[in-house]
Amino acid sequence: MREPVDIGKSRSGRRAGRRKFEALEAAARVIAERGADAARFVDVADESGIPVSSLQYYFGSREDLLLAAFRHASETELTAVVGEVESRGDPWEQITFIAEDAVFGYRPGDDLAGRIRIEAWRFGLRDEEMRSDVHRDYSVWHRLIAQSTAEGIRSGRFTTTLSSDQIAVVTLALLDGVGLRLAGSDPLVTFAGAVEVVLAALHSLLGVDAS
Amino acid sequence: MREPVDIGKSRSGRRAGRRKFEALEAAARVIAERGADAARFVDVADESGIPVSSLQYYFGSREDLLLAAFRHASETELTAVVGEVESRGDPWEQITFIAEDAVFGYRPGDDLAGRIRIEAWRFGLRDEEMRSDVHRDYSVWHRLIAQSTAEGIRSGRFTTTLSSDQIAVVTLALLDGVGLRLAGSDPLVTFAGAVEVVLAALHSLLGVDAS
Amino acid sequence: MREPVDIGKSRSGRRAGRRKFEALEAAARVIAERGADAARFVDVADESGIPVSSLQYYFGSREDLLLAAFRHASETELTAVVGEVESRGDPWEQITFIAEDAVFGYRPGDDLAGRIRIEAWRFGLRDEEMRSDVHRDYSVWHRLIAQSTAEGIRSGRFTTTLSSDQIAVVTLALLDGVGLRLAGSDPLVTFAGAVEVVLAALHSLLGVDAS
Amino acid sequence: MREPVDIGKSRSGRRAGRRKFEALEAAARVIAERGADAARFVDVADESGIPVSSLQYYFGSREDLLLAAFRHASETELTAVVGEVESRGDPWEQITFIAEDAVFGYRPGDDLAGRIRIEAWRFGLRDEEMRSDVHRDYSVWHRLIAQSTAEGIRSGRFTTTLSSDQIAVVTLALLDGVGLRLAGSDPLVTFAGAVEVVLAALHSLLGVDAS
DNA sequence: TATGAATGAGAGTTCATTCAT
DNA sequence: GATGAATGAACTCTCATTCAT
Repeated sequence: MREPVDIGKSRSGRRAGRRKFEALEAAARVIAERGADAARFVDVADESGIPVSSLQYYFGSREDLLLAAFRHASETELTAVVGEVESRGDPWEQITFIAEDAVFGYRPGDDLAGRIRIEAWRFGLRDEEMRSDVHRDYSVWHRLIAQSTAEGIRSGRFTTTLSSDQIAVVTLALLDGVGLRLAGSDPLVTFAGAVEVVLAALHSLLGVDAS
Repeated sequence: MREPVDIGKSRSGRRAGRRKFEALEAAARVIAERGADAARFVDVADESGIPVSSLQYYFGSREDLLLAAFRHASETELTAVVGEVESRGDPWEQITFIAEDAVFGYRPGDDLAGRIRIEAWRFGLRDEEMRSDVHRDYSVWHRLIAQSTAEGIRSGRFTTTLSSDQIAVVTLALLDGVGLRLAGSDPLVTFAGAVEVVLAALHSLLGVDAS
Repeated sequence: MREPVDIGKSRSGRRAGRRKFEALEAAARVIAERGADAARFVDVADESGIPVSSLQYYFGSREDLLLAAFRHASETELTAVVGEVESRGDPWEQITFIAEDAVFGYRPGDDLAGRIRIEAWRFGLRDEEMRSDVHRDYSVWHRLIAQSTAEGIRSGRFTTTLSSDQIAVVTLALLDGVGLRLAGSDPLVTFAGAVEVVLAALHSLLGVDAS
Repeated sequence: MREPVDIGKSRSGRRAGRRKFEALEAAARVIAERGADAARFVDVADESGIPVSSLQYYFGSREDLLLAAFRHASETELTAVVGEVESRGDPWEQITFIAEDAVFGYRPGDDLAGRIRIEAWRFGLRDEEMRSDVHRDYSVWHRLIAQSTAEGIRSGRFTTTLSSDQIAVVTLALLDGVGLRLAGSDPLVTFAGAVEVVLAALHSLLGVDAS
C-alpha cells in the first residue's frame, strides 16, 4: 500500500531502490529457507542488514513484504524464461528448455527458485492477493507451453491425442509434481532421473517426430 | 516421546483412544483449513472441545500433535486405497482408481484429504521426522502404481517406452501437480478437466490396449 | 471478556482473587499518576509485581484492565459513601458529607480518588463501555443528593427555588468543577477554600434553615 | 525552542504564518476528536495536508505542537469573550453571557471549544508548561466574573453572602462541571437543562435584583 | 525553508510450555 | 489421568525523532 521509496530513477532514489532490491532478494532467501509462514521481519533484517523498521517503512506490513518478494522473484524468473523460449525456433527445443529450466530450479544445493515457487503456491492457498499473482504466473507458463505445442502440432513436429491446452496443464503438473519430490529429497526421485522422466513423458505424449 | 495413537483396545484406554482420535481428526481439519504453520493448540482445542493442556498431555509438543495428525490421516487414506486397489483385477482400472481417488481429494468444498497432503509435503520440507513419513507414504503409492503398471506391461494390456518405476513417478507427479492447481482454485484447471487430462495422459503414456 | 480467574471463594481461587485485587489497585494508582491513556501494561506490572502476560491472562486486553480498574475504584467508593450517607439523618449533614467526601478526594498528596474520577470521565468520552459506567455512577450520586434535598425541602429544612434534581446537578457540577481546579493545583483555589466555597454555595442555594 | 505563532506580518512569514495557523486549527480538531494523548503527528498531517516533518519543523516536538494548539484555541476564545463582555453594561448580562458562551462550547455536534477546554485541563494535570497556561486562562475568566460581580454588588444589582472571588470560583466550577456532563452525553443533563440550571443557580446565588 | 528517508524505542498481543493440583 | 493457572519469549506494528538534502 505504502510505496514511499523511489524505484530508482533519480540520483537520491537509486540508493533507496538498491536497498529495496536487496531486501527483496534477502526476503526470497529467507522464504526459501524457512518457509513463508516462518519468515519473520527479523530474519530478513539479519539476512539483509536492513533494520526491521526500515523494512516496514519500505514495504508496509509483513504480508506486503512477502508479496513483494514473491512478485520480484517470479517476475525475474518469467522475464528470463520468456526471452529464452522466444529465442528458440524449434517447438521441442522450447518445451525441453522450459522443462529443464523448471526442474533446474530444484537442483540440490541451489534450489532457491524451486522453493520460492512452492512457497508461492502454498501462500496463495490462503492469501487472496498472492493467489491472483500465482494464477497470473501460471497463465504465462501455460500460454508459453500451449503456443509451442500448437506450433509443433501445426508443423507436424508433434503428434498427440491431447489438445495443446491439455499438454500445457500436463506439463506444468509434471514439473510441479517432480519438483515437490526433489525439494523433499525423496529418495525415489533423483535430480537426473527427474529431468529424464519428465522429458521422456513429454516426448511420448507429444509424439515428437524423430527427424 | 511421541506416542503411537492408541487404537483403543485396553479397557481403560478405550475412552482415551476415542478422545485422541477426535483430537487427531480435529487437528487434521484445522491443518487443512489454516495450514500446518498456522495450526495452533487453541484452534484444535476449539475444534475438538478438548482443553489445550489435555492436548499437550496426550501428544506432547505442538510438533508432535501435527505429526500425529498427519500420520493418522495418511494411514487412514493409504489403508483404504490399498484395499480398493487390490480388489481390482485390471491394471488400468487400478490406475484409474488411484488417479481418480487422488484427484477426488481436491474436490471443491470437500478437499480435506488434498489439503492435508499438501500440508504434509510442505511440513516435510523442514521437519526431519515428517519428511521420512512422507517418503514412506510416497513409496507405498509408488509401489502400488509400479506394480499395476508392471502387471499391465507383462500382460500386454500396456505398451509403453517408460519403465514401470518411471510411470509411477510420472503418475504421482501428475496427480500432485494437478492437485496443486485445484487446491489453488486455478481458473485454468477445473475439477472435471483435471480428472480427464490426467487419465488422458496416462492412457496415452501407457498405450492402453483398447480391447 | 475472558474471566478465567475465580473471584475468590474456593481455596485455590483465593490466591488468584487476591492477585487480581492487587492488580486492580496497582492499575488505579498507575492511572491516577500517569493518566489512563498513558497507563501501560508494563507500568501496572512494575507497580504490582505481576508479569505483563499474567495481567493479560487475568483481564484480557489493556482496555479491559482499565475498565476493571475504574469499576473497582468506583464500586469501592460508592459503596462506602452510600453507607455513610444513609447513616446520617439530617439532610444538610448528608449533603455536607457528600460534598466534603468528594472534595477530600482531591486532597493534595492523597488525591487518588479524585484523579481516578477525572480519568474515568475522560476515558468515558471516547470509550463506549466506560461511558455507561460513568453514567451509572453519576446516577447513583444524583439520586443520593436529590433524595436528601427532597427530604430537606419536605421537612422545611431547605427552602430553594430549584428542584431537587436541579440541586443534584448543580452540586455534582460544583464538586467536579472545584475538583478540577484542585487536581490542577490552581493557585486561585486552595483545598480549604474549595470546601468552604462549595458549602457556602450550597447553603445559600438550599436556603438552609439555621435552627 | 517553542516559537510563538507567527501572526503573519513580515513578508516572507505571511505564508508560513498561514500554514501554521492551519496546522493549529487542524491540531485542535484532532485533539478535540481523539484526545490530546491520542493526537499523533500523522493525524494532524492528514487533517491539515501538511507533512509530518514540516509540522515538526514548525513546532518542534509533539508536546510543543499540542501546547501551541491549546494556546491558539484559548487565545482566540478569550479574546472574543473579553471583548463581548466589555461591550455589555449590565453585570447580570455579563454573567449570563459568560455562562451561556461557556455552555455553548459543549453544544452537541459543535463541541470543539468545550472538548479543547477539557483536554487542556487534563493535559495540564501532567504537563508543567500547559498547567501554567491553564492557570493563566482561569485567572482571566476569574477576573472577568469577579469584576462583573463586584460591580453588581456595588451597584446593588446583586445581593449575595459570597465574595466576588467566591462567586467567580463557583461560577467556573459550575460551568466546568456541567460541561463535563454534556461532553459525556450524560442522560441526566441535557443541553437546554444545563443552561437553565446554571443560570438559575447563579441567579439565586447572586440574589439578582428583579428590577 | 521545507520535506522525504530512515530508524530506535516501545507496546499490545499471541502462544507454547511449565507447574500445581 | 487430566486440566486450569501462570508466564517468558517472540513478533508485528506504531510513532516520534533524526538526518540529509
